[in-house]
Amino acid sequence: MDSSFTIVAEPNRRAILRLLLSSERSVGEIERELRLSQPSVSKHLRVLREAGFVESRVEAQRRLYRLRPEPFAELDEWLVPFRRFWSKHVDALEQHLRKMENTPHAKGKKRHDKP
Amino acid sequence: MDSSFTIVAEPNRRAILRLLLSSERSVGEIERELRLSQPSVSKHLRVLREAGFVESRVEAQRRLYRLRPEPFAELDEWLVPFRRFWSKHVDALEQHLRKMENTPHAKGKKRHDKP
DNA sequence: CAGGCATATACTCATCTGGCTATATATCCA
DNA sequence: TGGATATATAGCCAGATGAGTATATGCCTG
Repeated sequence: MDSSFTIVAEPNRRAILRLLLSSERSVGEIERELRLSQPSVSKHLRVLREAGFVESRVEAQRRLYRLRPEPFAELDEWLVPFRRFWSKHVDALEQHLRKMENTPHAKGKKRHDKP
Repeated sequence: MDSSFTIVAEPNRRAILRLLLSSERSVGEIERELRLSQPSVSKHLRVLREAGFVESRVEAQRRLYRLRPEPFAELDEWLVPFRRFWSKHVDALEQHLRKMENTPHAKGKKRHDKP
């Protein structure tokens, strides 16, 4: 079983996921919107389904695919410790900008809720 | 140039990144902690460096590698729209759990620790 | 300068993966 | 029922990639 990162490493799969973000779609719709061959779309969808990123329901001859949340949460969890790390840098940058704002003459400060 | 997702798709690279989270390290330290061959570590570090995940400084004959924040932020940004999506589900789950907690027959468990 | 660490690179090999073509399966409709 | 539509799967191939071995490069110390 592959990591969720392996799954989203593929650009076309990420494109499919972005599409499904707005609404569920059939294979043919994805095929046309992304200009991929039908077998290619089906194969990617299989990978995405087996990894839990999508699920499908049957409507006549079509299969409508939609997102599932779990794997995204897993990706996010991996990022958590790193987020602590890079947010320090973001804060430092913000503080720097704020300081520059304040140097000539004081300006309004707005607080960003960060730990 | 590869997507940041491609870079972190590799398990050993993720392991290296996790190591660097606590402190900068030399190639040799990574080699020993992860039990990888030295060329393998160097190669992964090259990929990580070229993708902006790490940078190095020279200390005598060693090179100390440390994290850089930008690519992580990029990964995070990609997740943003999906986060909106899955948090709905998390909310639904939490609400469901809360309801079960309040049910008379249910035992009021609040722990989610691993055994 | 020699010799030794520490790290980078070159090269080879095996594996994996995505795309393509062809075909199978399934459902609808006339 | 048969043909059309929609999707899945199989098989093949080319390119990418990670591991391993061997070697090159760089720096430090005696």
